[in-house]
Amino acid sequence: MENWDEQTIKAFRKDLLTWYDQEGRAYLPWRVDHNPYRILVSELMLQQTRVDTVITYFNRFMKELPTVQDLAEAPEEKVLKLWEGLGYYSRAKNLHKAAKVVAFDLKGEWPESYDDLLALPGVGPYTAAAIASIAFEQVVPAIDGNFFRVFSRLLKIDDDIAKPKTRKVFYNAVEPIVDPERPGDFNQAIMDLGTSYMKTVDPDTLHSPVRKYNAAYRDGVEDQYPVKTKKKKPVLQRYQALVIYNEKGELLYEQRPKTGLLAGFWTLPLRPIDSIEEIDGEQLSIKPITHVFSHRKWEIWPVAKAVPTELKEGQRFLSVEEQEAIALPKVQHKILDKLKEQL
DNA sequence: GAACCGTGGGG
DNA sequence: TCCCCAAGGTT
Repeated sequence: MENWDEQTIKAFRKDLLTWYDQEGRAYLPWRVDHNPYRILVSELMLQQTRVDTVITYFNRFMKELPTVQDLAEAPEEKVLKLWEGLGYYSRAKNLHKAAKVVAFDLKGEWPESYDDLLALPGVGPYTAAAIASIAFEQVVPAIDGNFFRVFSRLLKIDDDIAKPKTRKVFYNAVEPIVDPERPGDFNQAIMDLGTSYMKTVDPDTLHSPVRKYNAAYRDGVEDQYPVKTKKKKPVLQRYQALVIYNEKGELLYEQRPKTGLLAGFWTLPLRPIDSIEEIDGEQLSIKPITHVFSHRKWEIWPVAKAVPTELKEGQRFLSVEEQEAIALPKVQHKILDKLKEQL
């Protein structure tokens, strides 16, 4: 691991921020000001999600719920509808809870320190540091995937970034490097660097504004950084989806459990099967609907069934209007698309 | 500390 | 088709 002296650190900050001022993504909608509410919403949306995807959601969200008070007072269903399709829906629920804490418990007074921000629901070490530095100029490194990648290469840090304890290694290494004058810009500059010259695949280090600080590039081992163990591949799960219409043409839905995958969302009733031979009813499709989550892969066979004599707990018929009014997970939209296709 | 939690894009 | 990934947090 490299160890920079004070002179190198100062030169690095200057080169980084000079580049950031000229070529950073100042146009991103959450960078127009340092409003902590806008920063909070953007950071929650950006967790494990690409910038290009988030921009549209962010602008719509801000138009509908411009202030933390608006969000705190909004019904959860509205928040989820604005989040529909973004995934990791606990983020939306936590964002809603955090807004209530700030607007009601704290009476609109924002927590400004890293530790106080960390106490908000959905706000972990990275997000707390991002908000503290960007909105409140607190001098803390916002260590996300970009930060890991950039500094693993610059400093040749060999620790596995998939391991939780590695965060401390990086924190100790980079804490002295964060610019005390412009901590928020420093962190955002690292992110911009990490998605441009120092991106994961096919980086362009030769033209990077901080090439001369890049120890991995210097030693010709840049492709070995960051060190990161691979994720396990999703496990296949087969279901049959019960397609049941009532006399009004409404479709039977079932609410998922309050915890776990797609918690609380409505989908067609899904029944686990071990093989397609177990399908019980009129098969509506020759090919299954497949949907991949981060750790599971669903294979779904739609099956027509008769109208039940009475509804079970957690079941109800939904009209088309009702289906469009509530947030549905992507996999349910895929099922609906397939059903339309069959007609 | 490992497993869980969504989705879409690109090679 | 499959694999990897992308501004992580919670349990």
